[in-house]
Amino acid sequence: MLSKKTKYGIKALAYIARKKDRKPVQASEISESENISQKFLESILLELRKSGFLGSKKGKGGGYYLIKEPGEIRMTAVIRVLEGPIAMVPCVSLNYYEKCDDCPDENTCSVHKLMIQVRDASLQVLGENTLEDIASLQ
Amino acid sequence: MLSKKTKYGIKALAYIARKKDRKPVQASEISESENISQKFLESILLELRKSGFLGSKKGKGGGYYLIKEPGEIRMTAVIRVLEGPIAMVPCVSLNYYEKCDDCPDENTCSVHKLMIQVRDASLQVLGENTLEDIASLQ
DNA sequence: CTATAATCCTATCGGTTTACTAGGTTTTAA
DNA sequence: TTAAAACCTAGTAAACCGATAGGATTATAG
Repeated sequence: MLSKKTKYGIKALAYIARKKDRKPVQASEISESENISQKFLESILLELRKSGFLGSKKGKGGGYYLIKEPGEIRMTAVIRVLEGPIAMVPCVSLNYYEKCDDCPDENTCSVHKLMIQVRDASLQVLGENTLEDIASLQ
Repeated sequence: MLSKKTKYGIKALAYIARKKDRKPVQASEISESENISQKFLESILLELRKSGFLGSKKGKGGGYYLIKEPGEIRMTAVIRVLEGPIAMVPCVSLNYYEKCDDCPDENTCSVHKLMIQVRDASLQVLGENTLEDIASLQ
């Protein structure tokens, strides 16, 4: 299950991407438009800034803006930052690998084999979709 | 993330499927062989029985056995019973659909569009893999 | 210079879920 | 009759989630 944090984060990025001009967008505006608790959204936007997706401007007229072009932001990157691993099991994760303590041999593990396939299928989809793709309406 | 429950459940089913004869397999045997807490495993096997994957025999010499052929058990079915929805968001779930309360229109939702693609990719993999496929070693 | 609007930061909190554990009851084969 | 197995109910510690609270900091406008 995707956490609300990730869901809201993606929606916020898409909202910002949809604006033609590169003027900073305020958290309050996104919050209202997308029906997201403002305080919660603030913390998410902050995280997206710290991880290099957004820039910010403080004070009156400030807000958040994209640092890269929407077409250059792959959804794999967004989800890894907000949600964590894309794999359903740590032992098949490329970026967050962890060995299972119960499993003596990954090569003969039935779950492992299956989850590698699921991971690759998800990576394919999330890797070929950019923020530009999902931000465009309909 | 896949819960331990689902992971253990799949491992147990694969273990039982690997046995040629159809004699009941005891929870204790699976528990030892797969390094799973016995009591926890018992509750999982019970659930698999109640949902129609396993039969059981009580008393001495009892245990659990497959009701269908391993080749007829799709991994979609197993995961839906143990884990719940395959979709990452309820609003794109086929079997556990729920509307998002924040989202006025699914057709223009960026997350929705993306998650449908992820769901379909996962369904494809999990639907074409049966218990027979994943139980066979290497 | 001051008021205001915005980001930024830290802490907390109630609720839910997870992964077990405990302690039995019931059934069956030997 | 004994032991081995499934079956059942309850509880529980820890983690995680989705916020909320309350401000500190910074920048702009007048």
